[in-house]
Amino acid sequence: MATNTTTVDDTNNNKQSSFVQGCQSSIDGRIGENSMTLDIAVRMLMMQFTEMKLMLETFRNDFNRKIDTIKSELQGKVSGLQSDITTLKAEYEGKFVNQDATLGQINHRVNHLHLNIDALENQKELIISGVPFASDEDPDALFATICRQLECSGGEELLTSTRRIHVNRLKDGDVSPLLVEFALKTTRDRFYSTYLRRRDLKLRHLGMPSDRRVFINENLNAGAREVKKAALLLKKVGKLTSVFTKGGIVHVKRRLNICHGNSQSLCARKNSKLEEVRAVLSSHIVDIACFTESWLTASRNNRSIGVQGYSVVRNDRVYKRGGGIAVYYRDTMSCTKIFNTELTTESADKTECLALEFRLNGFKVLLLVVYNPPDNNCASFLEEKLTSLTLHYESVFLVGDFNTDLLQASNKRTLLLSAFESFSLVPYGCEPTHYHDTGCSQLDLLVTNDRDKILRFGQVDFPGLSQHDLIYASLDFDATQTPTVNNYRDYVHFDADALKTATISIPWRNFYAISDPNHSLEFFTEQLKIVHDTCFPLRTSSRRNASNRWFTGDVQRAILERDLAYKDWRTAAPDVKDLKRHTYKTLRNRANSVIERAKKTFLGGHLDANIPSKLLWTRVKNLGVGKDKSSQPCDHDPDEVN
DNA sequence: GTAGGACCGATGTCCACGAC
DNA sequence: GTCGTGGACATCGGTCCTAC
Repeated sequence: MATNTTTVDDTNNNKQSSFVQGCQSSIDGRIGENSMTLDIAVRMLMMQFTEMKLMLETFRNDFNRKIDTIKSELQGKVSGLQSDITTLKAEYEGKFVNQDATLGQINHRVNHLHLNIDALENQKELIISGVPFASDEDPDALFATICRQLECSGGEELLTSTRRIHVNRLKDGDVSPLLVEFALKTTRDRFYSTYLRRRDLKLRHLGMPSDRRVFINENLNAGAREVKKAALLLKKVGKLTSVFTKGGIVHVKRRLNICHGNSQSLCARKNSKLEEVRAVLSSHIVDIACFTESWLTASRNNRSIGVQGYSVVRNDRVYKRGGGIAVYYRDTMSCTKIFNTELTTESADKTECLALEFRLNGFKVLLLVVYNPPDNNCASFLEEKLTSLTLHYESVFLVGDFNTDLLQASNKRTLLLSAFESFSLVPYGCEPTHYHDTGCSQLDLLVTNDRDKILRFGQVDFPGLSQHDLIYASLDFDATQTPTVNNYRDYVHFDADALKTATISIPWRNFYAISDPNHSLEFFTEQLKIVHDTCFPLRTSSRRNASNRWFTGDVQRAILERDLAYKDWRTAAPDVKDLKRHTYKTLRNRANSVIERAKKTFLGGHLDANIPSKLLWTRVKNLGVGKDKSSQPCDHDPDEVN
């Protein structure tokens, strides 16, 4: 098929053929006209070819130059496009995250409203469980009997109906719940609170030959039922102390969990140790985590050692390296620092102590975190401090590394136990807490004067932290926490036009028409409040845990292998102890290098120089680098602002 | 005495900046 | 645009220090 397309080669060939044809005709003409010799003709031809060669080379160079120019232009355009794509990707990544968050909030509100509506529908009902079905039963009479047993006013006044929920498939003896519908919510509440006060309703009270209990509960909606079911499972495994419902909402109570570990430098291995601590705190229910030998210095601010959801209070050693105490506690808890040892050159190598007051269930509880350096006797220090501090507290707890082996008789041990005894303090546990290649010792202690409050005590190895075991205890204090919700108004992203329109829409004519200045002020503030609420609505943000994206599967596997090897070493028979220790150390070093590599890989991508600078700096700030905004003092006088 | 971690100095690399 | 310079920073190896 004929085409109009002319390629570079075609053009080249055409030029060459016309040029050769021209030369040929010229030579033929000259031979014919002037009878020139063959020699001259050949020489002329050579000259013509040389010229042609030069022209071809020039042409080739031009051609290559053009190709290079086009190539570099294309490369520039491709780089520009790549950069645009990266920017767009980063921009939309942020937008999608925002949209997801907004959508999540809306879903949450819708679900919440849905549950509230359900709860409203059920608020006049109660469920009676544990009563066997009888084909000839009269549910209303049954309820009247229950009312009499609970010494409530006549059932007839209270309810509108009583019925079995699953009546169709029931046969005699089946235990099926009864649904009681009351006329008024207040009457239901009165009946229910009477039941809760007694809680001793049995089948025998209803004229049945059994001592099995009869339970009365609120009629929950499907969502609340699921929540209650899950909560009861947690109660069964000991993670919750009680589960109850009030107004259709499931409430739970949980014990307070506290732990202590000797960290031997909390930020060692370029913060990898701290990351392991963070991972443990986020995956376990720990309310107060105490660490001795934190080795922290003033160069580390609280933000760089922070853990999501926790506040930290610390007592760094300043006169030399080592030592130090750091306590992480849930930021929903109320904590006051009562005392801390001044770690100066004068107090070098003396006992370090941090005393904190927690308000738990209305009680003031004293927690003393102690680090006693080796070769120091802390008994006299503790006696002095406990004398001045314990008077104001009913419950006192001491945790820490006392560097006094309770498993080995010594003068130091006798003095320490004597000091404890004089304050009715009892140390918990009898297992070694520190393992080394030549043996083990019980150095880390939990001591209290309120034994009844300790529901559970134990210890667990934590090779990622140190060769000290982590000791922990569940205390009989309610540590139930409400989810942290932050309310805020967005004064940065707002619709300026809407603000202008809303301000203009204020009926200023009415304002000027008011003669009383007090009424004018009231009108003015009221209108401003409306504009404020409309243009800067109150938003809610739930805090989310920042995911630790370098904590990959490989890292977790390496840590798991290390931990298993550590357990192996600890429980190994004497003849293979050295071998097991060597294996553990190899796996420990491997875990460290895997962590380091994973961090490098993650941070390499996370802080790529090609990402937009705004996103880059946000990520840098999220890593805890830079000034802590919250700690910056406000120079403005509040009166002046008002 | 040993293990583990901090500290310190030497060295190399990268990058911003200015001169040409 | 290229080159030189200086500062900041990372890395490495040795040493010191602390805890046990």
